[in-house]
Amino acid sequence: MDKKLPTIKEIAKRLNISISTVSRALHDHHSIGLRTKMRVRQLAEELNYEPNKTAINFKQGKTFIIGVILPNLSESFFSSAISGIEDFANTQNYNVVLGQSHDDKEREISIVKAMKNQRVDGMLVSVAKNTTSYEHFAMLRKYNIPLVFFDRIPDMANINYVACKLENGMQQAIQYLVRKKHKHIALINGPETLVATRERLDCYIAALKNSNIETDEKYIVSTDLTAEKTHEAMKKLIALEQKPTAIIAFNDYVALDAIQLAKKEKIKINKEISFVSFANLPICNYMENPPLASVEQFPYQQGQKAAEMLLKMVGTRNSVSAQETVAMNYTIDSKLETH
Amino acid sequence: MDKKLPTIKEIAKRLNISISTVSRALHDHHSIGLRTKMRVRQLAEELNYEPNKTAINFKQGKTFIIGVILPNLSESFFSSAISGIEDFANTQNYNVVLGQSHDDKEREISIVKAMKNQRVDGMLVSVAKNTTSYEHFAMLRKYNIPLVFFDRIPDMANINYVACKLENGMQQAIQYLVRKKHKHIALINGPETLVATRERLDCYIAALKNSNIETDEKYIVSTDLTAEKTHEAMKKLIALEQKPTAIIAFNDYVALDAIQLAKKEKIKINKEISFVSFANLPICNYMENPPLASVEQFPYQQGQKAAEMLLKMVGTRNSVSAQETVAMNYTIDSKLETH
DNA sequence: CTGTTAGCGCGTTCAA
DNA sequence: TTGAACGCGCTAACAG
Repeated sequence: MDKKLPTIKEIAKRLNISISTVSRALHDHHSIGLRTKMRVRQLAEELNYEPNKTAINFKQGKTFIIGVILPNLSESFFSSAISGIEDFANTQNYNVVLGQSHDDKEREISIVKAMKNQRVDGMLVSVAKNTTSYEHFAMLRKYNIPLVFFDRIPDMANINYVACKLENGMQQAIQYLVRKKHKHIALINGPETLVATRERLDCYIAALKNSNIETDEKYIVSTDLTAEKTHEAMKKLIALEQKPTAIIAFNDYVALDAIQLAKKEKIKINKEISFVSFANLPICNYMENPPLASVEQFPYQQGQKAAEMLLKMVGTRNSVSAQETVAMNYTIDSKLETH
Repeated sequence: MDKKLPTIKEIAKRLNISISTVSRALHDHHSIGLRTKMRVRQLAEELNYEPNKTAINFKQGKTFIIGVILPNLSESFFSSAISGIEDFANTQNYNVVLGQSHDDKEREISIVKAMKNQRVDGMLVSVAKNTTSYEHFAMLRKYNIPLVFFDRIPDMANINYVACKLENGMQQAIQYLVRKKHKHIALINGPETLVATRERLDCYIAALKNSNIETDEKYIVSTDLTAEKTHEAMKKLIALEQKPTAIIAFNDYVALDAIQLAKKEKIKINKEISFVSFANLPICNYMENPPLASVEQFPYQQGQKAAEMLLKMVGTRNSVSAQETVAMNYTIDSKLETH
């Protein structure tokens, strides 16, 4: 049975000095004599003293925990993102607790509430794909809990977010395809609730225009990201009299599902129809017929940046400036990477 | 600017009763009059009172945080495992903080120390593949921090762990192959530092014996799990005059790397050489030539069970019984699943 | 049934 | 340069 962990009180008693002296010595306070400072530090070392985190949290009214809510850890995009978040948070002595919404709005709401009650110092969110109202996030303002969105950004005014701008990547993708003589380039887009969906559409249209290709409505289909709906979308495309010769998919999973269906229909992948997508899954290396190229969105960096932004807000949480700050955002440029 | 969050003190003042009465009312203490209880609860509701977690943590000397250390979130096995851990932990109002060792022993050590200083209430660990000494774990006993290992179990005495027994799965795998008339079944095993490696070897030998096949040393090769070494191991196998007709790989990643090399060597996958592996990656669905079958190891369940075991220990941390408890372990049976 | 009190470990006044 | 004392929010032991 081991004794309790040492406290500053313990150290004070042994050294016959006051508790506050010990506290100050450990904090390198300027008004402490070198001699006492050394004595304190040495004893602390010997006893393996470690400040009691819970006491400090309590005293400071902070938990040093940030909550991260994202759809699904099993998507490698998000597991990279959370690595970035944690790596940055740890450098600032913050911990991260995770909540997976599994793309379910109700779950997302209850996670937000639970985290609020946990008194997390801030939250980082990538919204569920079917979340369309945002009161649960708006509520956090009342509690003065800083909030930064990343990647999956809701359509709310006045929010802080980090995202990856698709413009570059999409331009590069279209140019890449055009260089390969493709003229009929389709888009399998995501659910309308996501900002990412509108962004893809806008960039797609802009990029086509840029290459002097006319946009054709029938080459634009969409999926809710389930394999089923993706298959349906794909069927629409291959039913066209003039099939597309290239397809840009909302992300790699959509691309894989689309490819799966195409194969079933005996279409030669990247011969009859070429694929380009977003995200760059590592598994593509192992595939027979991966998309030709993918637009990299730098999840790790997004995570890092989002954590940085959030912790900056946490730091100034109670100052006036925090209240007056306008919404911040940071965007990273995407980039096409061929396989 | 919003006011401070309400406290029980605030409620007490407004109701002109004592703080402890409020506390008890909120905790449904039996000795509180129904009337006061109702009044308290209603006001608490109105004020949106939420107990201050940091104060409770402090008071109880607990953080309600468990630390989870695992090699890599990007392996789907571990992301499933952590989902299981979190789901269980959350039901008990515990939070989870994550540390990725990236299979690096030094990182693992520093994470353990950081978590110890964070005063986590317990730790769940899946050890890094090159960790061969275990002082950093042994140390936790001194601090009375409960520890449960899962999946990647170190070779230490007297530990608590959850693992998946491979016996069944391996038997099923060999039988499956034997039914398909395979006689030359090779094993690409993992690094010797892992208990899992020895277990696979033992089960492999036992299962072969069971099917009246003689073990042949030259069919047993190993890799450190990098693609490179796996390729080397694979080369050894296909250089044999009597090539194996079936290969059991340490896990799916090893299988994929082995398959990759085999393809490069123009070997027809699952024709000339059939593959069976462990883990059951979801991506196998998208592959042209996935392993024929995989031994499922139930990561989610392992995670859940490990969390359950840990929290049981946390609960009895300071009681005598906890000190006397012998090492616990729990094993789940693996199961072969064909693709 | 309810109130009073003490104290968890620490940082931070205010005094000396 | 140091110490004494207080309080953060909550629980629990003790006292009515």
